[in-house]
Amino acid sequence: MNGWSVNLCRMARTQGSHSDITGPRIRDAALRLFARHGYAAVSMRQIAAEVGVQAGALYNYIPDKQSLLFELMQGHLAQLLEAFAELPRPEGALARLRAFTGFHIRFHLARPDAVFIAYMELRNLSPENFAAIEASRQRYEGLLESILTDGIAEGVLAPPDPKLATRAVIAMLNGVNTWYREGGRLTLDEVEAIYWDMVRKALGG
Amino acid sequence: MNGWSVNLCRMARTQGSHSDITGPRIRDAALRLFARHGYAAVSMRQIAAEVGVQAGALYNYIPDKQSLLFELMQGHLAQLLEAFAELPRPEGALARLRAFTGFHIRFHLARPDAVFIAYMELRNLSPENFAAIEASRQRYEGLLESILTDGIAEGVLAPPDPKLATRAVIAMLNGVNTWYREGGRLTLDEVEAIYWDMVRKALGG
DNA sequence: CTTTTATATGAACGGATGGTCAGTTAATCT
DNA sequence: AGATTAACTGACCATCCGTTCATATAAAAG
Repeated sequence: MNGWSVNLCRMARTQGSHSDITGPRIRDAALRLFARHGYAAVSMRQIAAEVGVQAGALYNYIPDKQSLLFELMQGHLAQLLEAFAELPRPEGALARLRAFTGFHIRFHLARPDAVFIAYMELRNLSPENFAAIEASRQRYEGLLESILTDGIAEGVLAPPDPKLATRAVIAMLNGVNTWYREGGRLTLDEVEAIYWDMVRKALGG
Repeated sequence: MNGWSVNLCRMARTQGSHSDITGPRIRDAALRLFARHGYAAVSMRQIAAEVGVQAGALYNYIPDKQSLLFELMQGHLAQLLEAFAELPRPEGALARLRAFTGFHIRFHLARPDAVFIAYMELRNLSPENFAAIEASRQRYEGLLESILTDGIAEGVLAPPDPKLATRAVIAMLNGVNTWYREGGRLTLDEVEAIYWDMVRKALGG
């Protein structure tokens, strides 16, 4: 039940409802519900109810459930790549690695639902959709890997294996999302510093 | 369709089928299907078909779908803790950390489906079941944490924060499961050596 | 051979599913 | 004011869901 529509009587177009509002609200609701219960476990009717609308109305905004999932994941990865691209690029691989570490932690912590979905619902994507998502993921991984190879060339990093180190760092940083809660033992700055310390040491900086 | 039952005519008890055989086969099929498609997306009829039996027959072996999931996760974690307990306990925290690293990688790589389920289907557990699983997971985490605190006491390890280091190491090692394939670029021994190198350096050993 | 028991079938239960669509209304345009 | 369009409803479709149960049969026990 949203603040605009107080439909006590039957009506088709609810007062003040617009495409610009309902569309994003559908994505928001789906994101939250998919993250909480899983794509397969969430029905279109649940999403519709969250938005305050009947199930049929969803299909004015999305072709089907699968596309909804894909767009959420695609949008998340696009934001991730864009946000990183807009980051200032420090001089020196070590500084860039530090920037990557901090960026990754903060960006992902700010979007726990999207991150969760992007990692857990890969198997619910159609093959073509999966390929598109996987390509974005690998592009992001490539960004870190080239920082590491730069660092090797500069002589400031000496990871045992750049490809594995890339995956290891990303897995390690992703882990933060599973336990960090605001107001916990450590501030975000402290967490960032601790992980940067471990990353730097692990890669022999 | 299994090798024992070639039911061309209607029959109730299929030739040679026994509780000892069907029970584990149900768990095997459920494990594989849950890992591949997700708990919510797999129907009891799909599991039954995989076993070569009708859906109703499953309920001779499990009370319901939820219990099936719980037993799979519970069994996996019990095996994990038991296997680690049976491991020889080397002298010195550094040696124990190395043993833990190798054990974790190998144990998890040998059971990708169970690992996947144990991490991805937590949200499909009832609250009581979730609490039980979470307790086991934390017990395992505690094993690594005490290795780290031992290492600090011995002066051979200096992680920036033992609790975070514990989580970071486990997340990092878990990552191996997402990409390692037998016959790939690296042997298991090489992977183990590379990760051990990164873990040791990250924790300041 | 007869009885018992374990194991399976297959139909049925109420309800939920993703998706479609004709009809209805509110806002907008002319 | 009248026509058009965007937004939504509510009924509906075929299908699937987890689970139950009366029934049937094969194996084991006596």
